[in-house]
Amino acid sequence: MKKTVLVFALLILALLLLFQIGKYATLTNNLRFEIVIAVIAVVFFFVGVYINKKGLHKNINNKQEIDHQKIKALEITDREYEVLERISEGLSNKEIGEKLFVSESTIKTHVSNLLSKLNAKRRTQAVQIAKDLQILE
Amino acid sequence: MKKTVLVFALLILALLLLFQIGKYATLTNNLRFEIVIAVIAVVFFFVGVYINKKGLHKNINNKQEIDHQKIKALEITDREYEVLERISEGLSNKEIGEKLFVSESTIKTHVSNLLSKLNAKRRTQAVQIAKDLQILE
DNA sequence: ATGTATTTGGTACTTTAGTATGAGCCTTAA
DNA sequence: TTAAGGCTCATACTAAAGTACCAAATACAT
Repeated sequence: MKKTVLVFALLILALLLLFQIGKYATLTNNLRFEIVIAVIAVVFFFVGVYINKKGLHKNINNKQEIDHQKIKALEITDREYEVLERISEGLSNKEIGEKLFVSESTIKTHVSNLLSKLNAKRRTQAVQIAKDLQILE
Repeated sequence: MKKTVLVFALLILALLLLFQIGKYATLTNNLRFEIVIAVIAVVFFFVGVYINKKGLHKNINNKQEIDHQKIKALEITDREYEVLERISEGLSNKEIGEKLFVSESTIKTHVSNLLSKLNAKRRTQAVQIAKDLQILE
């Protein structure tokens, strides 16, 4: 919010400055009228592009960022989260074990703990819940 | 592409028109210089906003729209797709059967066919592949 | 140094998931 | 009216997934 105010204050100052420069330049015939108009147009065109992009990016980022605090709040450990990511990639317990260099039994333990922490009955449901909670993309 | 060319052509025409109007108005003292500048600025500000929004919307939509043609290309039937959606919601075969008012056996058949059509070994992998192919959100 | 949490792993078991095969019913196009 | 595709369902089986319980090694803080 403070940023927005600052940006608009600077814009108004820039506008006034361009007014005076343009007026003086044309009156003294140092600059052609068309060029002043063109500069104004280009500048404000890019100002519009810039402001619009900023506003949209906030919405996009909010939908993609993962909530690390919520992971901690659910008491999901680092290792369990790693397993969760692999599950969402469609790997089996055995495959996850191979990727993380541990036994399938270990993965089963992690999965079982994950399911109870996420209140899920199945790994597919765990992925769905995790995405709803913005824990996974 | 044709649209883009048309828009830019109109923009150039508008720019030239504004040039002449502004020049004539100021020379004949019918309009103050500041007002011309302000109009130009406002117009091009919104032009920038508009063009930027159009461009971004295409990218956003491409990431969210599901590719119905690809579904047909993979020979996935309507019923199979319904089952796929339920799988991605985290339901079991039994629960899917209850929701669609058919037996668990039927769902198993659909799932088995789905997996082979998607080249997946597990339902979790099927969901992942489907999302990559923009078949699921 | 003792307690706590994490990670690891095993056994034994139950429950889902998934495959293979066959078959009946319905709709639609040739 | 056949043929084909889609939906349904069953049986019998194998393969994963998931639960419950136990136990040991590590790390880290008080």
